[in-house]
Amino acid sequence: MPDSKVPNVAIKRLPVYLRVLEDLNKADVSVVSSVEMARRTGFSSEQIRKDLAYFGAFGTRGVGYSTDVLIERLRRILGLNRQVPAVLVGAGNLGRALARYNLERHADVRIVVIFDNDPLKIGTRVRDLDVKPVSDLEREVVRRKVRMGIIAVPAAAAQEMATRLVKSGVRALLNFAPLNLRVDPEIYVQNIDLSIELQSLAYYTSQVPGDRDFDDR
Amino acid sequence: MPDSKVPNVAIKRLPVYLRVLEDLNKADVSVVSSVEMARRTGFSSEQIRKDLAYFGAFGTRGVGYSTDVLIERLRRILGLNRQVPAVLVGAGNLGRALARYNLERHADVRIVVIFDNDPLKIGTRVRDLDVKPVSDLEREVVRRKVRMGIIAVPAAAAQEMATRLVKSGVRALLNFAPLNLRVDPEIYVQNIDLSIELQSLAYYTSQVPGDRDFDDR
DNA sequence: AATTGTGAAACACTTCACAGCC
DNA sequence: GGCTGTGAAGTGTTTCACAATT
Repeated sequence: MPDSKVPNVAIKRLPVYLRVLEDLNKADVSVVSSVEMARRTGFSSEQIRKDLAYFGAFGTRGVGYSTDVLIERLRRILGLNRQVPAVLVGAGNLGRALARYNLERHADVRIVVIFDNDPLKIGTRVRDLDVKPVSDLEREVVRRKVRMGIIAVPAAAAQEMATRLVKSGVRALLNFAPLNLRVDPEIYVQNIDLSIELQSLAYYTSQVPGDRDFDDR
Repeated sequence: MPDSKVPNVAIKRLPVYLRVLEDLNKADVSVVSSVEMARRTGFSSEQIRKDLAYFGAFGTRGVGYSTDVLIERLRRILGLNRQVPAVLVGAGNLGRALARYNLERHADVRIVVIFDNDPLKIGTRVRDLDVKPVSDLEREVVRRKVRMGIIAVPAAAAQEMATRLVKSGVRALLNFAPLNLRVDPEIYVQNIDLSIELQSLAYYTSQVPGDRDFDDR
């Protein structure tokens, strides 16, 4: 279960701010206003100011925010000031794509081991990462002090993997399997379910410009 | 831009209900209560009843919901009563994984063409789908009356692809590229940004059980 | 003059609680 | 007696509007 008074949705916006700030920084922009950040992120400037203000007063009135300072603060708030290790369970199509994607960017959150239970996959590599047997899960998670797990296994195996990850010390899960994981409420679970995304998108494609309501027909 | 008075978040829950109902139906359960659906989805029973009630009175007081009836209704509400075609732009690691995943399940939303601009990828196949050149995008989208697009190209190419999809008649986008797409506000855009998910997850792994607040230190 | 930081107001969404119906 | 459907209350989140600051 998350935190005190910072809206959960605000936390999800912080990495967006961080990305924009890093782009600005690369372009040698050293100060930015909330209005300019709003233009680049699509969020309102008030929302951006409020989100940042939950954590302190990082800006200068009449001036704006120092990109350097704000990057530093956001990194610290998100826990990205040190590199964050994560484990990936599942080396199928999706798992391998996720691993490659993550390793391509010199990411602050980094997958450090991949597990699978398919003997054909164990011992293979994705980029320079070994695919290890699931039986090594507990040992590796504990040894590497991993607190983040990514689940990309079929639904039938996902609950067991979640339980084992949590038992080994993982505190946050990114779950791609299409089911409702049951874990201690203190554990943060973010689900990404591609079928659900596509199916809910279908609703919006069927809504015609001149909106007719759905009641019971 | 979505609809009138149905909360946007409610639409995202409908496919979850649909999945649970289909599981029940396969197990020959013909009637289900909102409490049982709550148990299986993790949403509250009141929320489920309210979500369904936005669209009509589908249940029977004292009894529950007929799984058959509710499946039929949800399919119709979501626009899944006919098969929904989608196009995928980007045949990289992620794009191919998405396509395979989608094609594996006999999905109601189905990717019907893949586009890429890499000559090495054009002409290859993912399962039984051709990868076509992006220059064919407009023609194919119009010809097949596609209203849903999935963007899995690098950020630098994503805006152009979005603009071209929308110009060709696409009304909803699932965007995996890490940027804020600018499209007509009538178009529904769902972003899935893996880096952002991982970075916001990091926040929760750094929150220790005995919660200390972040203020300005 | 410009821009932040923030209470107050508005809006959105969820939960409560119970009447209505089977 | 059990379960839906729904106004009303409660909670969460966003927007407004402006004082404070440079």
